[in-house]
Amino acid sequence: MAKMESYPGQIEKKEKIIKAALEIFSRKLFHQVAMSEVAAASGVGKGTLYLYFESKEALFHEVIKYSYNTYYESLKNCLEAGKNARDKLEKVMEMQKGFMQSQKKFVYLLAEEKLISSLILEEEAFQYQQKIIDLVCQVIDKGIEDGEFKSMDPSLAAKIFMGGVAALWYGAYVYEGKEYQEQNPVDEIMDIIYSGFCTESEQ
Amino acid sequence: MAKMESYPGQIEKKEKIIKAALEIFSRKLFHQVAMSEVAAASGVGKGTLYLYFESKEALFHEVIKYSYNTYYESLKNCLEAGKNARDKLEKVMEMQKGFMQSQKKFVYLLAEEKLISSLILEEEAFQYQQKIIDLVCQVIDKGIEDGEFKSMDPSLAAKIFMGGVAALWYGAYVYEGKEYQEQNPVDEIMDIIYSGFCTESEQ
Amino acid sequence: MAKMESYPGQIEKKEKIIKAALEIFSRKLFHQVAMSEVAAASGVGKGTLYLYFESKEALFHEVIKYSYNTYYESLKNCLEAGKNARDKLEKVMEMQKGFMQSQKKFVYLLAEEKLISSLILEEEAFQYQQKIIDLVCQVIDKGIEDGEFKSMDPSLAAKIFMGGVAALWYGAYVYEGKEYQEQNPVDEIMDIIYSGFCTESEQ
Amino acid sequence: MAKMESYPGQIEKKEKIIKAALEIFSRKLFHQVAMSEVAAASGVGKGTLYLYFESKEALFHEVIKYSYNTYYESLKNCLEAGKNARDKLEKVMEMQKGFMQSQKKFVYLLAEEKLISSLILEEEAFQYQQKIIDLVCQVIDKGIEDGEFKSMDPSLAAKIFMGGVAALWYGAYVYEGKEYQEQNPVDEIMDIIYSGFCTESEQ
DNA sequence: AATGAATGAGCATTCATTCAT
DNA sequence: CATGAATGAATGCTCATTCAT
Repeated sequence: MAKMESYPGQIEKKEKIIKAALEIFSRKLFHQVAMSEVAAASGVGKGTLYLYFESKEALFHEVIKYSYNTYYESLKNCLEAGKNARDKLEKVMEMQKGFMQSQKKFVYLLAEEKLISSLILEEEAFQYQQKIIDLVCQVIDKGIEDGEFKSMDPSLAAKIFMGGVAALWYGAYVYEGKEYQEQNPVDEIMDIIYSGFCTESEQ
Repeated sequence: MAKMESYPGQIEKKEKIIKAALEIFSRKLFHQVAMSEVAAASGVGKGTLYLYFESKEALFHEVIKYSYNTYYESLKNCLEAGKNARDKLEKVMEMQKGFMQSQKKFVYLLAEEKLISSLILEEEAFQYQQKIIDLVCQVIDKGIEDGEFKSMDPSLAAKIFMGGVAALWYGAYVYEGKEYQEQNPVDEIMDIIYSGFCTESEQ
Repeated sequence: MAKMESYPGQIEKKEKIIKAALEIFSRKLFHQVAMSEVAAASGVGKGTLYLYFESKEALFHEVIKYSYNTYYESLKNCLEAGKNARDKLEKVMEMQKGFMQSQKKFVYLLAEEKLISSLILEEEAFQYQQKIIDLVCQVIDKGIEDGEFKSMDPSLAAKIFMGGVAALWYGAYVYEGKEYQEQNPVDEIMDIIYSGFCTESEQ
Repeated sequence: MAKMESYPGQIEKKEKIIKAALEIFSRKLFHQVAMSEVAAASGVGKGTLYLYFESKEALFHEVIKYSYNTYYESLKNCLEAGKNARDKLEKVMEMQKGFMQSQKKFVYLLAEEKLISSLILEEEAFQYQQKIIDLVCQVIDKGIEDGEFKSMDPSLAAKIFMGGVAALWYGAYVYEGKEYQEQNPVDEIMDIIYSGFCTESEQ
């Protein structure tokens, strides 16, 4: 850990490797990715990988971390940019739509990562997810405080929101090209989430 | 020629294998599972596996199919049992809560399956997902017709609902034991989905 | 050995298996032939093979024996049919030409058999070869006695004759269809063997 | 991509492997040889084999090629060394006698190679054989031109000669130690081939 | 006697990791 | 620091053989 601290200019090499690895890990399962492939794609020798990462699993671990951070930053930007709670959530939806198209890799990684509990310390994965939910949670909380949202468990709402949205773009990804996805209009989705399923009269 | 005939009267053995495999594939990644392990867990010889399944991938494929069917049946039962649309959806939520606890394996499988598009014909995977969404979609459609739900795109709503719900139990699974999950009270969740995020006054 | 003596009507089954096996062993290497394949081709169950033959190697052994005998009989017929020594040898050549076309399998078997010294007792293989050479040897010996052939080591001559002839049809087989083989005119070949390479004047 | 580059300066290792493999392939059938055995005999790791050869079949293929080349060179040397046609052929006979004793492996390989048409491109095998026959053919042709040999089809004569000779040493090998082989006196054999079977008076 | 479902030993091949250069 | 040749553990799959029916 403390070993490979930070020769300037070495950080870039490490990042170069991570980026190349991300690209590859995103298209294949962990066990289908060969270290030699990562080395080739990074433009370094196979042995070099082991100067920067203790093992294949460690490399994968760092790729996950990197992806989470990237995602987290995007999310934060969205939430900061929005004028009010609803606007913030809408921006998140838009972001994910784009994210899924440009960074589909991430989707894969997240899905697989969930499976590799022996690779990435569960604790850590938990914290990443938690951080993401927390961010949304705060926004919702604020929305409630401001009277924009009704009173509800903000954590629950955050999960439902993120899950619902994820389902839309996840599906859109998986069956990529097969159909619609454009027909997932943010307005309509937002309306469903915002005012719920019930008829107004029933409220 | 007709090598993989599925010996008559041996269906139980085939199912026995599938069930043992499900158990194992759910705890590890595809490539971490050894056929010898599946054989041992099934109580059959290694060679026997190949009497019933052409290859490891074929076995995995059948496990997925089996899981989808199991899930599909559960879902259908829930939706048939419910008195009205809202009740049906609530039953689905309850079911998933239980499903996630008894059949967590399925969660894993689905996640991985998405990644192994070369293993399970994409087309087929698409159809399974579609069938599930369709089932929920029909219920929501009926709900709209009956004036129970407001007018909205039922397919969109179905995806949001399933995604939101999935996020809840998915999370609950992944961080298993770590916390709450009991704190995901169906009532509260249903309320959020049912009447949305917004304050009533805003409607 | 003495175990499976001879139920009438069982001999045919044994022979049926040997013939089917011959056909298959002739087209593939020993290890590429599956017992199940032999069983299917023989029209018997896999287990049945083991009632008649102790093992795959034993079966192969018997196939070799059968082939040698078939060949030996053909050879004997030729040699008996010929009017004089030269005529007898010519008949052998004709026979082999035909043999090679109809029974190419035998060629394969002989070649492989040489390699499987652990399968067929060397001693036995030696005796088969010896019997064949002896047959030719006797004819040559008689030819010498009758003044038809010059005085020479009949065994040596037999080997040269059989080898030379074998080379012709062996090649013809291996490159089958690729070229000539018809251009191997018995007359011409016989002339070379009969009067040798040298110019007459040199004699 | 260019995976099988044949590392520079590693040609010796490649040859070392080929030689060890030759030794082993000569004593057993292709399918009885384990790659681990070849590795052990070569003094390299199992994985290393695959750095130099794409597969077991590819290795076998190269062993055959190597053997043919070795044989071909020996043959060429004999033919170049002889003073005249007859002398050249005698030298070939001597060579094969020795070859068979020191390189008996080759015999095995050739026999098996004929059987594995799927392993070594038939076309290639054909060319090797052809090259060998051609070499002898040329010598015979020259012998005819020079009036040393009578007028005859040189290709036919070459095949008969090579076949006859092969039969002598082939047999000698197979029943190795069992008897004679010394009794195959070059002079006597040559006499038979040279002046043929017939009595001089008959000419 | 005849069968064929079940078995497990056996083997080719891959790939993460090391270490000599 | 960087490399990539060498390694051997690990695993999917085949097939001769057995044995319960």
